[in-house]
Amino acid sequence: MARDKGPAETGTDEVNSGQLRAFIERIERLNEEKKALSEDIKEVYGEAKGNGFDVKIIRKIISIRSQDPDKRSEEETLIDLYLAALGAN
Amino acid sequence: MARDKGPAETGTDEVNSGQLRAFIERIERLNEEKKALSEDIKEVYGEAKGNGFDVKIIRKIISIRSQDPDKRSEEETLIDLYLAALGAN
Amino acid sequence: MARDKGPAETGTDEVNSGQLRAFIERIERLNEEKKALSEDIKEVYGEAKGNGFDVKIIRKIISIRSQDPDKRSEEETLIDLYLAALGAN
Amino acid sequence: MARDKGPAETGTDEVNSGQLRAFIERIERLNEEKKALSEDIKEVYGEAKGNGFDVKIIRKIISIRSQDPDKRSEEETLIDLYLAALGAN
DNA sequence: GCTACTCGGAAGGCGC
DNA sequence: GCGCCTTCCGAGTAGC
Repeated sequence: MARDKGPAETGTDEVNSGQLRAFIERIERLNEEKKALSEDIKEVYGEAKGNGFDVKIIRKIISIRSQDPDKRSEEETLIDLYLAALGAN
Repeated sequence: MARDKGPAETGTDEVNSGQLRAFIERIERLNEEKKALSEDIKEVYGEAKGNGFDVKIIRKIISIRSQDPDKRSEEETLIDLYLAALGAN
Repeated sequence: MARDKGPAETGTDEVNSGQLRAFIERIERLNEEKKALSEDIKEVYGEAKGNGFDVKIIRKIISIRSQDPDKRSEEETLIDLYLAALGAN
Repeated sequence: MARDKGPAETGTDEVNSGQLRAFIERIERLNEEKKALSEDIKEVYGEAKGNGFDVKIIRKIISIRSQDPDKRSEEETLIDLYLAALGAN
């Protein structure tokens, strides 16, 4: 073997095809699972909507709950500051 | 009850708290699972990198593999489109 | 002319190619102008950033200013209502 | 001045109101121009429709025309990619 | 740290 | 008129 750049080289192939294939398939499988979850989430929103809830508002609630309270209040402060700057001259 | 916006209204509360809470928690749970999958994917990339593979290239390959079917069908669509545009009016 | 489905038919071509081409080119031209404006906007944000402003906050300010005040307060009300429902049991 | 966050601070105001206002108004102006262009485009489609063309098909054609260059270069990229993946490690 | 890319959400247009 | 689908915009993430 003239040169060895690490474990990817087996001495047989330039790239270890089997290993590459395995990595790619694992990732693609995980991606599919993610996609499936996205669809599940969509369904839940649809169900909530069917029960009379406002989907957009639920999204905002979830967004708020996921945010760090400190960061959030910092942002609010800045927004108020900017709005004040716009309103005060 | 003065107004009825549908099943979300129980006659007791303005909004059905328990139901709302349930929907939100289901969604948040699914979101966490998605996040976990994203981390798994990241780990697989890290592992591939540790085995000497080029992460950027793997990303690109996966991206293209996932797009290819669309590309194909788009071309089909284009052909049909022109045929329709020419023949159908 | 055996059949006439409207002005698009000239009696020469099934579709009026010249006209079709003209419409398409007009639209594509307008799209390019839109794209150019998007780039201009991006530049302005960059300039604001270079002058020490928080781009994300400016975006929010613009968003707020563009919204109908009534709709906005309605949304706020609903958010508060939902949050209360979550907090009150 | 207790702290200096850069050019946005003048020593007089927490934020440079005039500058902020200027940036925001520039952006809002550009947004309006974009919106106007969107309306123009909509009008052109309406006109095409009035001349017997199928709007949906025109949209599709424009979409595909705009994607084609990307597709081509993506395919080139793919080839290079595989070559790189195979040859360069 | 900044830039570029990808993903998710929001809005608008189209069909039923 | 409502729901579906597509397109556009903004946010977050990863790479240079």
